[in-house]
Amino acid sequence: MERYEVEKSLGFLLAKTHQYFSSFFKEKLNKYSLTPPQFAMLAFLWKRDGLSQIQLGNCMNTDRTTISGIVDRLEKDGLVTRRRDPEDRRTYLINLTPRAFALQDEMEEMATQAKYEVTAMLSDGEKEQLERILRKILDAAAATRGCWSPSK
Amino acid sequence: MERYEVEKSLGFLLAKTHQYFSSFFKEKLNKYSLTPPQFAMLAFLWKRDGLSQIQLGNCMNTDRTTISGIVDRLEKDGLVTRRRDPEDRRTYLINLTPRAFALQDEMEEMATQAKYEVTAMLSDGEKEQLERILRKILDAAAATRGCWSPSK
DNA sequence: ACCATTTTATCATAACACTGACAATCAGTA
DNA sequence: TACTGATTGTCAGTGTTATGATAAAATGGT
Repeated sequence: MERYEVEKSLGFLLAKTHQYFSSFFKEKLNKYSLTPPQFAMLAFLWKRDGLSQIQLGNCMNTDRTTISGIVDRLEKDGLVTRRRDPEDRRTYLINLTPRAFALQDEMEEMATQAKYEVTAMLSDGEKEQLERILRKILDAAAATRGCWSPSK
Repeated sequence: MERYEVEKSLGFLLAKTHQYFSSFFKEKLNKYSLTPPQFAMLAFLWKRDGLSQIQLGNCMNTDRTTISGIVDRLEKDGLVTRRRDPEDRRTYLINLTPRAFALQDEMEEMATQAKYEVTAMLSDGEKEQLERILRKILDAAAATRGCWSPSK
């Protein structure tokens, strides 16, 4: 039986690869004064504007309280607005501002570029494999644990 | 040209897979009142006891200030001790307590088990591919950016 | 021996992610 | 109608991660 080696364990590799990608992407986002999660929220809103915080949480697999904070910061930066849903006074609908819409093309291009740079050492097959396998883990997680996301 | 889709982007997949693995592992660690990074630090010390905080930071690819906090909490829990290096009075040497040594076998077994559960839907080949590709990204990062870790 | 630089660690601040608790609202039922 | 229960959002607190600033100790050159 082999001895346990943290630095080869999947959990550690995932944490560190995420950390690396994230810090790399963060540098690219510096000129916009945005963070990766803030970018992700914008990206989901580019696809569909006017989501509620709960819906954003479902898209992003992120806790309500975390979403709340990200919306706060984007709102402060003038990229989104909170507006009461006339049909349900509990919920806020999150809308992009014109400034946020204007950033879409440039930032999506930048995100695509970042991925190519980080995965430059991989073959096309490896890139495809990696994304397929990660997707497979997440899909299985969603299937076995319902919405596996935190706080259910 | 295809439209950009965040939920299929590598950065998002890495973030969410890490988040899922981490929350899964965290549940298993609950009975020990430990977090995944705290476990990782113990795991590195099981391999080599008496590292300095800087050395731990290099092993774990983690910022000095972050290491400081993790050591604080492990120290409070009575799992490690800080001891001044007689050869260099600036540095602390971090040593495991008997209680921490006693946990090794049980926790390494638990960590191995957690990985099998999270990757149950993958073939052996896919598991091996995944780890190999992640390792490849990290090794290239270390090579091109020196020690890519934060704060250099 | 002195001075500048580097190294090690800490503090303050910020973002993100969670839990648990709470208030307000909605929806279904007695 | 009133009561119960679920949903939506916030707040307080904890932990992990980073930056930037500071202090203490070591190192290297003159």
